[in-house]
Amino acid sequence: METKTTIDRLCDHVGRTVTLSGWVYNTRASGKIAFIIVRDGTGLCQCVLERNDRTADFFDDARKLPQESSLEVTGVVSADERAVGGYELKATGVHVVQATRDYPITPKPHGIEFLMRHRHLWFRSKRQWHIMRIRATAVDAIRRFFNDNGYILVDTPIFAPAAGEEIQTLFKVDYFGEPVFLAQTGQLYVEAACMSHRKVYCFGPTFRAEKSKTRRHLSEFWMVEPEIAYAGLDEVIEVAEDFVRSIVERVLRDHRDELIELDRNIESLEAVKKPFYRITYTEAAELLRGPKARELLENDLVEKKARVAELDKKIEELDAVAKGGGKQWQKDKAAAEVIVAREEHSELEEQIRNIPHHMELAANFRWGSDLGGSDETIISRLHDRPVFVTHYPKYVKAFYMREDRNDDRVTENFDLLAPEGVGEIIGGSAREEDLDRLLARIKHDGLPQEDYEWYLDLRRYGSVPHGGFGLGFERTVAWLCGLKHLRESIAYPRMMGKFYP
RNA sequence: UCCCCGAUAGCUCAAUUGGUAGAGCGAGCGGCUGUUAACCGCUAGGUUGUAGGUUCGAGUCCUACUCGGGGAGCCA
Repeated sequence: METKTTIDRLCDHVGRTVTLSGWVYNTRASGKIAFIIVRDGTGLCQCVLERNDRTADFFDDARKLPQESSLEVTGVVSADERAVGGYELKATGVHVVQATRDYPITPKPHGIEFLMRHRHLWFRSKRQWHIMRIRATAVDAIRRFFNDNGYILVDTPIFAPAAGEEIQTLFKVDYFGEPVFLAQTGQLYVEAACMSHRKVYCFGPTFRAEKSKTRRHLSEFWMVEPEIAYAGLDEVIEVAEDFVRSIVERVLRDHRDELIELDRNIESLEAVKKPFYRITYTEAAELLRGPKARELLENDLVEKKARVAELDKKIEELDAVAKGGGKQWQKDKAAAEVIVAREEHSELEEQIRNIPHHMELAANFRWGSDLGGSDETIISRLHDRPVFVTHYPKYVKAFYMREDRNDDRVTENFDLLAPEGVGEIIGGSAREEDLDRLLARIKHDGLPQEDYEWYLDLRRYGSVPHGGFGLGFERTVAWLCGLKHLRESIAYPRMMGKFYP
């Protein structure tokens, strides 16, 4: 009696006959034996076909099945160390659902433009499959953290009448003839909701029309934003700390194998323990101007130049192999390695060009300006755990942040910088609860007060201290997975000028 | 908005620096009973991003444009 099952459950069926349904991931055929690696959404399994009387009716067709053909395979499960995943299926029957032709993504290297154009197929590949699973777990960890700690989910609107952050980066949409904007944040709306439920959060997509074409930017990204009534800055920071730690712990617990497959350095994730570092903006400014930052960048320059020299040599050697008289597969492999080495090479050269500029920016950092991307990278790299940077100058931050009552030049806010140079993943603050101060700030920033009347009502009717933060979800996934680029952290990335597929 | 790099077969890349456009993968056919990006042989596959220019001759040099990649600024 055959049983339908999935690859992740094969361990329960050793010695029995089962049927798997999936897609051809790769094949290797010999004259009388064929190996079909089947992918079924839960894992990979090697199916072994031997040519004999009982397999004669499907063997010839099955052994030639192209990549990504869909099929059902029936066979006997056995444990085998040689097979991917540790189990294999000795096939006794193959039913082809669809024989595919010309699947574009091959097991060989592809360029990023091509892969992005085939994103709908690309995420069938192993690496993308691992990332998406980690992302799904991170979503669950986020919801669980808040749901288990007394927070109420409040979904905030995507059509928003006014700016939450920067007016220049809003997507404008025609809403029955009226201009509205796609939400950049749910923050103002969760502030209102926390006065009803005390502890709330929202988690959904946000939109920013930033003209940025870098690895750290998406024009559509997900953000999770908790908001807590009667909470001060320290309390909010502690929530952020527990929250981030809970996500990291969960991913480490459930996805150690995937992280290893992704070449993620596990130790640096394991080091994400309480307490995270806390420094003020003013201390950060001193750090940037100080000898440690300078030393870090100078060492960087030396190390990167040394690495470039190393790569020059390596490329030359590999090139000689690739063009030499060796075996074809050796030449192939060398040629592929040359491509990788050249990519690293040109990336390093760009970085080397930028280092002097970054040094200058850091050394000449003036109190009162916002931390730039390179500044954040320096600060995060000078620490081995995430760093909270608090108390920024108030006029570089949003109007709703609470003025520090002990120092009116700064706000009670914080950014969380993830380690390993990833940079900012959280921005948060205590919110200004005083109506007059908030009005003064809206006026100072030249914002249209009439758009914010509903928000000002929160300061008119039972205003209390409160605060919260927003975590950029894709940046967090990229950090967890060790991705260089945000585009791999979301199924269908939306970037400046790019919205296909 | 600015700076750097790139565009050659379906894909990833070569082309001795201005002299007959090649290889691997993928596809098709054949061979091989334990393969791990399998391997071996054969076949098909090209208006070298677009438009001009220089030249006896341009994939290669020049100009403009288009598209892509990376970065700066700005940001989560």
